[in-house]
Amino acid sequence: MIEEPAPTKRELQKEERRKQILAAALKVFSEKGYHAANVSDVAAEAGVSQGTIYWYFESKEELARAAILSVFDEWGQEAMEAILAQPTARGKLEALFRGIESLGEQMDGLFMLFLGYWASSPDRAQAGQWWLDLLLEYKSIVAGILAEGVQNGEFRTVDPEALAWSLLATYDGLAAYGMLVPDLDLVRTSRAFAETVLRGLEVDS
Amino acid sequence: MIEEPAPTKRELQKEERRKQILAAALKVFSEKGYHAANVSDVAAEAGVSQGTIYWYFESKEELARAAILSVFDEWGQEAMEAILAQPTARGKLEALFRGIESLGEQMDGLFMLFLGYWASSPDRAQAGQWWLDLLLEYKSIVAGILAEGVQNGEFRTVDPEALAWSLLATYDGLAAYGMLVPDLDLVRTSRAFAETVLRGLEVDS
DNA sequence: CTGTTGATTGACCGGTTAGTCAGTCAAATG
DNA sequence: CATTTGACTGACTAACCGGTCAATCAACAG
Repeated sequence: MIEEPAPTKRELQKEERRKQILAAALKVFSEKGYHAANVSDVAAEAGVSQGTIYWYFESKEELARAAILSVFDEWGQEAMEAILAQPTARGKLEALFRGIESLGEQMDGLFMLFLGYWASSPDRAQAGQWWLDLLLEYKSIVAGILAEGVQNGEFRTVDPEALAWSLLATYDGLAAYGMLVPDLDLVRTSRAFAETVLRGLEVDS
Repeated sequence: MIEEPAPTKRELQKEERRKQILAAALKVFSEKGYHAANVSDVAAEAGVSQGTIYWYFESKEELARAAILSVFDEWGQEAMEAILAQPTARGKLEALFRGIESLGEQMDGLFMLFLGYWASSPDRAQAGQWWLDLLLEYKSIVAGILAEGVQNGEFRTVDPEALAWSLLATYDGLAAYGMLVPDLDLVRTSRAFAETVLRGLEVDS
């Protein structure tokens, strides 16, 4: 019989501590941006010393990456379920738009965190690799929905790949604008956009 | 009779030197990103010493701002002429899309330069002010075209402001993707997007 | 030719910060 | 209880980089 881990007090604390630091990193990085925030700030927010950060994470960069991915992991699950629950391609696309809207609301500085992390990285190609993987995954999902709609006659014939990239770009762009433009109503903007795109996808009557 | 400036050798050289530094800044910042590139790099690229940079520009920040604005100044003129030459709202929108496509091709790292500059600025609201002004200007132009189309019956009734923001966001997002995603065909993507949006704007038949 | 001003240089400074490490403490182990 | 191991600390370091400045040179005026 294989021993099950039987998490000790230490192990429980370790996981908790990790989450605690991750949450602090998310908060501090989002507010100040990747570069302006320093590791000491994160440590202070988490209530640990700076050295402790390096017990849990290799570097500032890894810390930021882990923080970003932790959000997407959670969100991706929920969004995917909502999408798959829809029978039609149109419904799926709408579910996706709503999912992104909700992410945008809680996300706020998250996009900024990534931008700072990526934009000023010495080796952008490498720094962006894991983000690119994430992006490609989402792009495939969107392209899949579009292709499905074209195939079953819900949508007119479009280039699913190209349009998928455009749609993702719109929401990434809006996430940035949301932080830059005061009083920009992201939901209203998203709705107007979604309506026009969905109309543009309708087959000629 | 008012004396005309009669530019001396010095004054000519000064202007030329300024442009030289600006071009170097654009190149270096675009390639490395705002933070990873340092002022010495720009000086080396321009073939002057680091101190000289500070004879022409107050700070690294001002240098970056001037570099970005210099591109938009030039591009904005051309794009605006192409737009105004079109009689219909649809034509104007198409001209705008084409204009952005051409900017995207020469722009490349420009967007990245701004992102780095902005994303890690200590005071983002202030740092982004001039960019916001630029953005608001372009948003007004797009919203104006959309409103015109709605008014004269070319387009169905839409929310011009909201849709204008979305369209700008799409292209900003695509500019970022262009640097991140290998082999992403921006023109093809833009065309697919533009077609769908234009269809979505058509009045119900 | 000479004095003045504009332009340029590059060594230098001060502040910042990611990452390290020797030492400490507490939990687990036997 | 004694010992080992894991977690934690915070002062410290090494490197970096934006910006300064005294010295120097080149252009221009009188």
